[in-house]
Amino acid sequence: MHGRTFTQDARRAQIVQATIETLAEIGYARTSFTAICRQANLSSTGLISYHFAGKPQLLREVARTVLEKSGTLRADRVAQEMTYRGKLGAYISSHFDFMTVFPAHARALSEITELVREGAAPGLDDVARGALSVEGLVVLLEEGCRAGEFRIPDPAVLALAVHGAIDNAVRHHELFAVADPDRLARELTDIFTRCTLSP
Amino acid sequence: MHGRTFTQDARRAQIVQATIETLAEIGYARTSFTAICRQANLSSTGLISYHFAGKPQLLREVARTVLEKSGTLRADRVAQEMTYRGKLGAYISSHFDFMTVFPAHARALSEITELVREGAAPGLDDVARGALSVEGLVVLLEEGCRAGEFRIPDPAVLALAVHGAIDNAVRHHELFAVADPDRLARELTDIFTRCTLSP
Amino acid sequence: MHGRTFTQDARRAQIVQATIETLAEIGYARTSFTAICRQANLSSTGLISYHFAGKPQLLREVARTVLEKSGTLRADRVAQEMTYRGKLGAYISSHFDFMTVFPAHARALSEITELVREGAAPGLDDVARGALSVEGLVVLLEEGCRAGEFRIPDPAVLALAVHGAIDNAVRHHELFAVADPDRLARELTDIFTRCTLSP
Amino acid sequence: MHGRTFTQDARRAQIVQATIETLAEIGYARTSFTAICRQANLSSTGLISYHFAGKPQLLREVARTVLEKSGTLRADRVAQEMTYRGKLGAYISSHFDFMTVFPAHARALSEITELVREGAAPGLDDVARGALSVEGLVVLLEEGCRAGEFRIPDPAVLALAVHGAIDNAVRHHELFAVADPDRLARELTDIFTRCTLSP
DNA sequence: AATGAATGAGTCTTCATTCAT
DNA sequence: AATGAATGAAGACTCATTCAT
Repeated sequence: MHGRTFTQDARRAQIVQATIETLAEIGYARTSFTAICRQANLSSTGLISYHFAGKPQLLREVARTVLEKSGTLRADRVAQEMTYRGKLGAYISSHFDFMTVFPAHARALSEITELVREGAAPGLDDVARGALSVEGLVVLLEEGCRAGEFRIPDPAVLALAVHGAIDNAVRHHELFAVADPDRLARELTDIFTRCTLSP
Repeated sequence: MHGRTFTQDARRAQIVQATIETLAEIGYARTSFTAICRQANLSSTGLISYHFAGKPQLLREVARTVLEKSGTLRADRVAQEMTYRGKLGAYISSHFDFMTVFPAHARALSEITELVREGAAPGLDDVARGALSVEGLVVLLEEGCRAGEFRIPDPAVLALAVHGAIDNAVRHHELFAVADPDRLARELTDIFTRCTLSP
Repeated sequence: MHGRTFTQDARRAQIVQATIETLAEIGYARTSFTAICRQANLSSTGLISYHFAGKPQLLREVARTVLEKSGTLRADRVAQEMTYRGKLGAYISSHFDFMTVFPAHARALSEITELVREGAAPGLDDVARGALSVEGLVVLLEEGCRAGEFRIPDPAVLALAVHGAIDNAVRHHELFAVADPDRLARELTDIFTRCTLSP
Repeated sequence: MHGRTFTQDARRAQIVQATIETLAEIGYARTSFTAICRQANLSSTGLISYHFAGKPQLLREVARTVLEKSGTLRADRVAQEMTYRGKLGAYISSHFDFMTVFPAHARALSEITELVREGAAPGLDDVARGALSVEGLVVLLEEGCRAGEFRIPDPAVLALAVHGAIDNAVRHHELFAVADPDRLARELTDIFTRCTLSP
């Protein structure tokens, strides 16, 4: 399809994984090819340049990988619930799960989100616009409304609020370890469930 | 030796301002002394080193400036309201106002928040930890509870949610210009006001 | 990752050699990476940074190289003599030989000695403290005493004197070319031999 | 004579003094105008440039000052002794006294001696050649011979030896504080007195 | 497919010196 | 006589990228 051999794909995956870990550990500003090599025990930065056309292209792949992983997890969780209130709770808690199960990916996702905002990684826009998007959540809320479970004046704004609240709680949890993730997820769910039912 | 001249203060302010604009425009990772000089039309990066002991110190000053500006605006708005529901609304809308009136400061504040989160800027911790903190908001919510205006199970978590929601909405507005700030502020206020009253 | 290639060793040696020559010609204070590159006909100071972790590490290697070279020469000369008076003479004359055969190394050694004295080169202490030490000479003198060849009140002080005398004579010879090295070596040997025999 | 006012002379002296102290404390390589200003609590490096045509000229003056001070002390001590053996002892001990009484000057003298060797300070040659010279000592030894007190094959070489021995002992004392200066001076005097009497 | 040596632009920072005041 | 702001060259060092092998 893209004309790559099995070996090439494996190497690319290894480099992407190392980049994710490096982003998570030291942040974008210090994530150099050298740092990535150190992380993956690669012997030459030339290897990265050999497999990726440039730093932006590598970051693109990293973004795609991380977003896909988090998206899949979330979709699975949401699909398992039958009610929309249940789906909203699953949507929220899946982020905390992601952070718990794939902490490096979660931190890397934060970094990438920032990069997108800055336009620091040209060519990243299309891939990572998804990272900032709340479209899926909007749809969920709208369907919940149609099903009569929610009553929401403007689903788009609520979606923004929910998503921001989740991100902020996740970050605070990472930084300060204030409470266990489950409790945070439950309380956030409570808060927004209350909103969706009031007149 | 220690006190600063008028001229020095002016130059320092100019450099700080240029740094804020540069951060806003191209993000931290690309904010070099050279970029700052370009922004401020200075002829030599040596000038920055002449006025600031180092990059961390410059960033510290930038953080102080931005945080003070945003904090002052918010405090003023909140103080003008008599009810706690009013204060909550003012708290929320002040962020949108800040973004509207000082867009560069607002974007720079985002950058700095990231830096603090990554620990990438040594010596910034004390100044900018305030950027991540929601303490003021927690106090506001608690007082609102004591005054009988709010009923909130866990003010700390709600504060995290409110703050995250604001940041996310602000960000989206910057990026996608979805709605006018006033409407966003009003709707967010509605959402969280509803939460604070439900049983 | 850790072991060094043949090519690397060659480059490192070339850079070390160029550094020695540069130190000898223009002194430490002016020995910049740029100056070393000029000396070695290298195109970029980045090359030096590529092969050495930093300036202190380069200097360390230079010190090791120079000290080893001078130490080996001296040890060989001293070992060839059977009597302690002969050994003392060999010790003294080996310094003049070193200066004659490896003038750049000899001058560089002076520079490094100074650096150590000033503590200007961090991380050099252990390697180069040997440059200031007269321990070997003290041992030689003590053994000569035990063998009955010398009679010396305080070998440590005499060792300091001998070493200082040598260095000074070497220096003067470099600067003013007062006499041929052999004669200087012979006369110094005479002087100190006389001391070691008086009651 | 040189067309300088009293105030100018005072300032120059202050700067020279501060330079001596700075050289003594941190070595030549780190002795910048900034460092000198810090030492003397001067407010601007411009002041140094105002009073001295350049760094070499400042160093020249420093060298002159230090050499004069050490020379005067030595001459006084030597003149007080009536015998040549006494004069030789005074010559030796005066260096240790200098180090004790004016430690900064003594260390600065070392630095300057190095500079001269490197030719790092253009225009310093004539002044500081005296720092390396042993002419005075040669004369002393020769007169001692003529007076029948000494028997020395080559006074010039012995002078080099004596001077080198002194410098080395002084330096070691500074670094390692091995023995009290008086004892060192006495032992060196013994050593060289013995040389001067043997057949 | 991979290596690793090399490059050169770019990073922050220090420095002696200049100049208007 | 002195100040202090400014300059620009030079400092060590990092980085993504290239290329011969």
